[in-house]
Amino acid sequence: MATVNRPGTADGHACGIDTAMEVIGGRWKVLILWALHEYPSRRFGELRRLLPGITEKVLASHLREMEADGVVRRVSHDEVPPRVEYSLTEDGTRLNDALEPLAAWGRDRSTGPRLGEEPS
Amino acid sequence: MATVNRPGTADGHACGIDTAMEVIGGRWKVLILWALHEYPSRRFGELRRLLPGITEKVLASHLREMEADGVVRRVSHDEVPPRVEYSLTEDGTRLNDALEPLAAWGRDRSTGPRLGEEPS
DNA sequence: CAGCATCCACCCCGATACTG
DNA sequence: CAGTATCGGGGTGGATGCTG
Repeated sequence: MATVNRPGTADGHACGIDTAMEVIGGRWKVLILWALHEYPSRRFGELRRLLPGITEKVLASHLREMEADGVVRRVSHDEVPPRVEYSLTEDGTRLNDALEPLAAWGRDRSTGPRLGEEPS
Repeated sequence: MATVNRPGTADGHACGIDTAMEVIGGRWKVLILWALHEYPSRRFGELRRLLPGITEKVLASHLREMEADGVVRRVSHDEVPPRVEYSLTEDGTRLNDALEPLAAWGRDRSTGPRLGEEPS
């Protein structure tokens, strides 16, 4: 958050990429996005289970940041035991969609070998 | 590099996003990509000038990693004084293209305010 | 159940100086 | 010009334990 010293290109147009990179710049954020897209409205514990290896601290802090960034919505039903549901906002959904070509690129490179890329 | 312990979703489909994230996961990599796209075939010093704030060490290491990842091509003409030219590979160009929707998302959020995102 | 508090290790990045 | 060598700081994320 807090728009720290972002790098920029010489001609000043930072092209919006870095804005996006800040929002998804976290070890697990794209996975959280993805999880919330495929399994909408997830509870904390469910997300934790969906993302093997993540710790509660990190999951919590990432969720808070993503909420602050307006890509995740947090709904707390106050009951006992407590229940909180997380889902994507419209903006978060759009972000996730914008991630798809990147995912496709990644899939490509995993499955298909490089196509005549290596030089002599 | 070297495919360290990547996180994954519970159902195992890591959706390729993380593959891409590893390649662009560096403070300046997307900017390098962008610079090489707009100003193809750049020399080391030119790139440094194009990216105000980057240090030689970081530029060099990022360039080496991106070359190893097959997104940047390095051509060394051996003359004196030395001359080296960097450009995008096909894969790098595709990666850059795949980044465009993300850039658009970022631009959107900068210009337009949030559109009815905030809940009650 | 849904977190927070604390401590810490690691790694990335930046600054500076030097080399072929 | 095009890098490499070395050192150091900062921030992220991981482990563990506790709370409403």
